[in-house]
Amino acid sequence: MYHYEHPRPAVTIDLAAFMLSAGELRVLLIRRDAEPFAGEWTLPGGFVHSEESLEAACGRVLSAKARLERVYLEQLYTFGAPGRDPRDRVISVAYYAILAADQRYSGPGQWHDAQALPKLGFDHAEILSTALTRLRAKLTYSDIGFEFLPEEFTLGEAQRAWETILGRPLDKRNFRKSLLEKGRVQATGKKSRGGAHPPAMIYKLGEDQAQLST
Amino acid sequence: MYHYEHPRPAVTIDLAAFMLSAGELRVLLIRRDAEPFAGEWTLPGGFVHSEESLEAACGRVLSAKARLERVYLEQLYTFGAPGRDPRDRVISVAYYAILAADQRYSGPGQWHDAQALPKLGFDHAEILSTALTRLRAKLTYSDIGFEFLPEEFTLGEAQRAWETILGRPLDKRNFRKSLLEKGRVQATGKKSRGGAHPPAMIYKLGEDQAQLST
DNA sequence: ACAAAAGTGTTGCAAGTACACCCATGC
DNA sequence: GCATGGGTGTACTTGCAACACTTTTGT
Repeated sequence: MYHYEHPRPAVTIDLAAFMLSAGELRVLLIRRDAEPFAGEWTLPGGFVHSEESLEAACGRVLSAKARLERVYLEQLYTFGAPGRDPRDRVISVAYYAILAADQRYSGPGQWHDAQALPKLGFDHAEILSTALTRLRAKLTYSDIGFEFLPEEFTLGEAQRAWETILGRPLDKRNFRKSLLEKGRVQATGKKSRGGAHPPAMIYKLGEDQAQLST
Repeated sequence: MYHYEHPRPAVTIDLAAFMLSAGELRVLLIRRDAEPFAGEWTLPGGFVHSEESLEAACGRVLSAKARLERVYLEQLYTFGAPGRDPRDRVISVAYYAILAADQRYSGPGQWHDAQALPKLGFDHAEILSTALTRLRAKLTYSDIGFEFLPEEFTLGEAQRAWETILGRPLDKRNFRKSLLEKGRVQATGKKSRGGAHPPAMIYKLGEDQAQLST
C-alpha cells in the first residue's frame, strides 16, 4: 500500500492573517493577476516544501518581505475538495495568524476590513468565515485576544480590541472583572499618560497565562 | 509560483474509528507487518487519491471489507511534521469516525479498548489522544454522543454510553434532565421489554437535532 | 424475596449579564 | 468648562452539580 504511486495532490497552506488597525479587524489579502480568479482577492498561500513543517510554510508565506515577531499561528482546517482549484488537485491546510498591533508588515498584500470583504477567489471566503468564527469563539474562552495587543496595554485598549473583533459593544465593568479575576492580567505599576482623560494603569498578561493562550 | 514543481509530499488520511462494544469504548487498530514499526499497532489509513474527497478516502479506508451505514465522520487535525514517517514526507489529514452500536464491521483491523492501548507506531498515539480529547469535549456541548447509539434507545442506554466514553459515572437525574429539556430527544411511545426491571421508554433523537449533531 | 434498572425534584453555587455615577486629565 | 475615557459594586438570572427514594419487572 505504501508504494502506491499515482499522481500526488499538491499541498499548500492558506493563511488568514488578522491584525487590528485603525479600529478595524483587518485581514491580509492578495490580488490575483493571473487566471483563475484574476482580479479577485485571495488569502496568501504557498506550497509546502518537502522538508519544512506546515508552520514553517506559514511563516515563509507571511514574512517573505516582513520583519515580524509575536505572530500567533494556529491550524484551522484542511480544505481538500476536488475542484477547489480548477487547475490541479490542491489540498490546502488553512491556518490563521494574529499579528500584534505594534508589528510592521510590509509585503505584497493589502489589509482589508474583515467586516466588509471584497469577493474572494477559490474557496477562500469559506476559509475566512471559518477563521472568523473560530477567532470569535476563542476570544471568550481563551486568552487569544491578547495576541492582538502589544505586550503592555491598558484595560481600555483591551476592551476596544475585543469589541472590534466581536463587532459589538461590551459592558465595561464586566469586561474588567473578567480580565482581573484569576490573574489573567497583572498590573505593571506604570500608568499611561497623554489622553484627555485620567492616566490608566498599564497591564501585561498574567504569568500563568503567558504560555497558555489557546 | 503555481508552477513550483519540487517533489510533492504524500497526502494520506489516518482514521480513528470509535465504537462502543461490551461496555468499552473501542478504537480500530491495524497491526503492521512491515517496517517501520513492524509489529506495532497503527490507525487505519491510506493515500488520498487524485480525484476523491478527503471524506471519500476515509470511507474507502474504513469500509474496504465492511457493510456500514450510520458512520459519523469529522476532520480532526492535519499532522505534517517532517520525519513523522521515516520513509517519505507524508502529510496526514486525521479524521475520527463513530460507528453506531448496531453496525457490523468485518475488516482487517482489531478493536481495542481505548482506555488500555498498546504501543502505537508513527505519531498515532498523539492522533488518538487528540481524537479522544475532542470526542469527550463534544460529548458535553453537542449531540455527537447519539452517533454511538442505535436510532432508538432508552435513556439508560444513553447514560451508559456517555459514561463509557467519558470513563466516569454521571448523575442519573441530571443526565436525564439534560437530554429531555429542549427536545434533544423525543419519546417514541414504545417501551422496552425484557430486563429484570421496569420497562423503559424508548426515545429517538429530537427532530430539530437530527441533522445538527456537531 | 430479592436484584436490577426506571423514574422522579429540590437546593446551593458559580458564572454571566444588566445597570449608573464620579473622577482625572487635555484642550 | 467641557469632552473623553478611567475607575468602581450590586442584584438578578441561568446553568451546573449534588443528592435519595419508590416502583416495576424477571428470576
